[in-house]
Amino acid sequence: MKKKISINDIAQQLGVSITTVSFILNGRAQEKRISEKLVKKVLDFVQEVNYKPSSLARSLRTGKTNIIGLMVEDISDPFFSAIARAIEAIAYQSGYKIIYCSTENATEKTRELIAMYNERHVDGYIIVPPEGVEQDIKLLLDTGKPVVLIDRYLPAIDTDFVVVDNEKSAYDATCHLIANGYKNIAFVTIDSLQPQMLDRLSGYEKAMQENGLPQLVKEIAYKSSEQAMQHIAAFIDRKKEVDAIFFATNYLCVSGLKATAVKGINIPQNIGVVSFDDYELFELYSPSITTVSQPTDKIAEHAINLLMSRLKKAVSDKKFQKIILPTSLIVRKSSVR
Amino acid sequence: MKKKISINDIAQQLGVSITTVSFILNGRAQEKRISEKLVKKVLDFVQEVNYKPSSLARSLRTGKTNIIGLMVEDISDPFFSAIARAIEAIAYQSGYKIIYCSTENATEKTRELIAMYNERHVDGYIIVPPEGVEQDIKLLLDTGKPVVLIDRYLPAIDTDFVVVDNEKSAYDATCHLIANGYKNIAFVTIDSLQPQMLDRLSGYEKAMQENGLPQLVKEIAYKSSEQAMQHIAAFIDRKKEVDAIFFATNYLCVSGLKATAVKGINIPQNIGVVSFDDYELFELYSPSITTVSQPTDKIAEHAINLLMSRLKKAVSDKKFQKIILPTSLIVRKSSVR
DNA sequence: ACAAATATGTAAAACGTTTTAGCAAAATCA
DNA sequence: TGATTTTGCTAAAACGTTTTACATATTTGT
Repeated sequence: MKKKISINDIAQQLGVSITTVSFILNGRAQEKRISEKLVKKVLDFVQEVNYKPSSLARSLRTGKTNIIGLMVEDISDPFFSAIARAIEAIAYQSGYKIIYCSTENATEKTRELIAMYNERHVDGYIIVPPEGVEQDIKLLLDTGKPVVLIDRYLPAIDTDFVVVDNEKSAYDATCHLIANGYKNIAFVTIDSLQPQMLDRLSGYEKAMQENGLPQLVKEIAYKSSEQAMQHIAAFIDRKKEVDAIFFATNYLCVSGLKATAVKGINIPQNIGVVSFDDYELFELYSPSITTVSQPTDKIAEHAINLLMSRLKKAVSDKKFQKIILPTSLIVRKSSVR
Repeated sequence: MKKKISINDIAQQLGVSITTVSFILNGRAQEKRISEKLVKKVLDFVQEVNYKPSSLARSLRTGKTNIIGLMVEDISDPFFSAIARAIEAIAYQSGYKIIYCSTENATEKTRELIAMYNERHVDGYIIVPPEGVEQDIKLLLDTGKPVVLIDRYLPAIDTDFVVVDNEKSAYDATCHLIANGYKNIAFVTIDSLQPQMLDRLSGYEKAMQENGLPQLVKEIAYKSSEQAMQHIAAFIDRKKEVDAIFFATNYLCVSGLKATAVKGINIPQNIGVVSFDDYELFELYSPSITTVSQPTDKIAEHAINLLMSRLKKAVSDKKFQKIILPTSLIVRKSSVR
């Protein structure tokens, strides 16, 4: 078991000072007027013994860890894992590492995780915030840690965020159903007060209202995929008049598809279907499912670039960016008749 | 912007020594015979000012970071993200954090990532290894860092790993197709020499051989989902005699399903289908797809527990564990006629 | 009453960097 | 030639912990 080599060892073996080695390694040799001969000598030696500075010691001294904390609802959800993947790719190119975790959208768990990350001295955060973490995030911002929110924002918190235009997206999707002759369109969502969910709801409401159609909203207390399926099945049974369903999230739609499959309901003849969040399954399902597709790559790109630009400049210009991206409605067979 | 409080501040404000505070905070008060009165005083104060020790400084001193590096092929693949999720859950309970990355199964990228993680002083590694990283992993082991391999192992490396019984799984799946009357069964795999792929291949070969059936193996150089789809479609065109396909991975199967959908091929009448790796899509696809389901939770559980037990005991008993888990064949409609 | 034992605590080194402030020798200038 | 500037380098503090090795006061035993 080899011992790790330190800058001290380098300095000793070369008969120079630690300072000199440090300057050379940090590319400040010219600025510090260190002779080229010595620079080469040190660099060669460092190469030879394959010395790598301890990021721990460096971080302790500089206060920067080059680590970014990523907190999503569930890393195994395709929407979030796609975002995670894209964020990771960009971050690594700039020398940043990612620590991730799944919040399960649980307030307490998230608060603990934020505290943990804070102890770890992550440089910045990208968070999909559940409700009730306002104080914790405010604390981060107060201590100078940049925070970028994604997928949703917290009205009470003034910071950067990148979301999609949920209201317009839902409005457009609902109009699409209406244009295809559906009249009794139900909106199936989760029982959440989060802004992105409320926005989707109002998009639906607005479209229905403008067209003089009756609104029918079903809130599911999402516990498990199985339970959701049963609740949706029961809902379909009770509301015979429903001729289309707009699911507010991809996992609700998956549960919904299971329900319709069990009951032998014909899509799109009996019931038209549209879902929020695209998913490979929706493309291959038979019939293929019309969805509101979110630009995961763009979301990731904006979020990480926003965060990194904050990290570069110590001075925080107070102008926070509120980025609202458009979605695209991918029309497939499930909503066309 | 508040300044972070340090153990020094605590000691000063309370008029005690740093040492004392440290002992109390680390639960060594009794052992170090520090009076209960003082313990309470310190603990209360720490609570009051919400002091959290700097993990950086601690790590620098102790050499432990409580961070585990997780390297998978692609974090957005459902198989790997499921494992990541489970690992994360267990690790967090024991105070370990996860840093993850996607290797894309690329040797060079992986080697760089290992170097990066090493600089970060992660305590241990869970790796899905691509080919050609033997030396790098050996180096880790030599410096006393435990490494657990998952999904596949490296024959040249002696360390813990947890994989599934690929050969038997493939054998059973092939036999299942044979039992359902399929005779010209193709094996569609990627052009890789990794042991898990070779094992799946030999499981297929063994089953075909035992039953006196002709073997037909198609290797796809997987670049993109789109390309794979075209190659599979062309393969189906050329080999009219094929009446069943066994896909060696879930993403190959997805590409395959797209191909059959395009060509209007009837599953399971025209062609029977079985895939390795279960996937939500396979359950909901019509017809539902028979798969070899890997126990992702078990894999994750074994891997992280193995790693953590190595981390506990400084002494490394040289007996590495080679864990081989069984899979379960989930029979659905795509392979039954 | 005095030594020994026990109780309660502390000083200082160490982990491996970065960075400020400055020193000695050589070169330049007047 | 003596003062000044430039060149080339370094000592030491600081980041915030943990831990080893002691120190002092109090209690106990005889």
